[in-house]
Amino acid sequence: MHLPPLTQRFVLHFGEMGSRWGINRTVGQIYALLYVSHKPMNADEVGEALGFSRSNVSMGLKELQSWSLVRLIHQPNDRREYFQAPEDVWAIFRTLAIERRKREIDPTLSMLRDALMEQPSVAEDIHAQARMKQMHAFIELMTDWLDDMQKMDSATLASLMKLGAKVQKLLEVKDRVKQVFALSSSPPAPANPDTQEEKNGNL
Amino acid sequence: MHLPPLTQRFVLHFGEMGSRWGINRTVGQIYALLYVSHKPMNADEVGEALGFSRSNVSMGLKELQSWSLVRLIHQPNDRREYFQAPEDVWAIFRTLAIERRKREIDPTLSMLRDALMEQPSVAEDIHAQARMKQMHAFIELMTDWLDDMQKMDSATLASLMKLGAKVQKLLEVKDRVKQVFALSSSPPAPANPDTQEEKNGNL
DNA sequence: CTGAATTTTCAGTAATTACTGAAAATTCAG
DNA sequence: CTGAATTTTCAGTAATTACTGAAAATTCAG
Repeated sequence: MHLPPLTQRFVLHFGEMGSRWGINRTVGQIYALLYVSHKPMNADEVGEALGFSRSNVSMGLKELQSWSLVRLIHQPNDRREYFQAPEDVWAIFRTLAIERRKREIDPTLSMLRDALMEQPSVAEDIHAQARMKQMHAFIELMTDWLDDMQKMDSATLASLMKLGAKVQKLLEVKDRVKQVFALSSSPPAPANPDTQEEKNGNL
Repeated sequence: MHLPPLTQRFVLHFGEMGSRWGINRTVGQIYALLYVSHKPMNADEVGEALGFSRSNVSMGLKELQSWSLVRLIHQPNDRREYFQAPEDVWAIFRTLAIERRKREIDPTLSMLRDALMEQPSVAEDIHAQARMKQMHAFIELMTDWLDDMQKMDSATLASLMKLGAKVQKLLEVKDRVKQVFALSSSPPAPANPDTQEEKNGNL
């Protein structure tokens, strides 16, 4: 492996962290290399830079493609396949959220749904089912919310995140406003109907 | 393994998913069993129910304790250690978020911080460092926000999540209100100072 | 303090996962 | 269509991780 010092540190770190993130060393290093690379790389270049066999690189790239974390492109007058990692960190995060959900959450959600439709046959299973119900409700709340967040553009999400815990204040104001309207027998026409379309009973 | 049908399905599923979640089959099954169990269990009961050796159960429980996912308790007149999984799914999620962050995010954040302090020595590293800067900024934004969310109580969080994408509307209203205040030369005294303490320049 | 009950450690082995090199398959310029 | 360039597959092996049983360590009732 002969990489410039900062790149090497980054690559080695991702290799080591790989196991905690559920990918192997090879895949972690390949992704890290492509992430910091200023130009797309082909499999031979990757293998050369990291000291992996050609076949190992091929498998690693295949896995990264299955995660949609690298993109395959072609250079003019070059038959080889080049790979690059998408640049936008927000987009990368979205991709990761979608893929992890598909692999790590959805199967559990569907198992839970199935189990909740059964009729428990013994006392222990009655309690077990109640616990599954709690877990199911929680996961569903989380994933539905994540879906909603995914719909927002990066700038809006960034604003929201920078707002942080202060969003709580906004919630309180909202509830107060709602209460005032509920008390007055004839609420005034809203200035901008856009901000009023929220369905009640949802909070 | 002799478990009631629903419990068995749940336990086997967690065992299989374990590898995707970065834990092994044993640990996944032990946690699942404790999660649905109506009573705390000791190591022998766990091993008996799942067909694992006593030593394997011991290691699995140790790992679950290191994740703070199970709690050790004692029964009166019984020397053996009993284990139970906390009940509140919100609390479980918080625990998981804290632990995963500690293991999977913080080391990367600190590596990035170190790398950003270096002076790149070659052209490639200049670009690599710029990419690391983007990643660092993003991760920091996310973790700071998660910290803020952790401070809120479960009920508030649930409200926020049920609100979903409609929070965007609230943001827009907020910005509009702020603009109005900025335009008027002498803003009226706020009805409730509590909702106005937000520092500007943060959004 | 003693020793039975209980938990943990650890060396050895089983099972799984990662990796390589060679061969097969695919792609595409000519 | 041909064959060189390129990628993928796959059997074999290396490395890692999971698991067991026995022994060591710890705990605590008496």
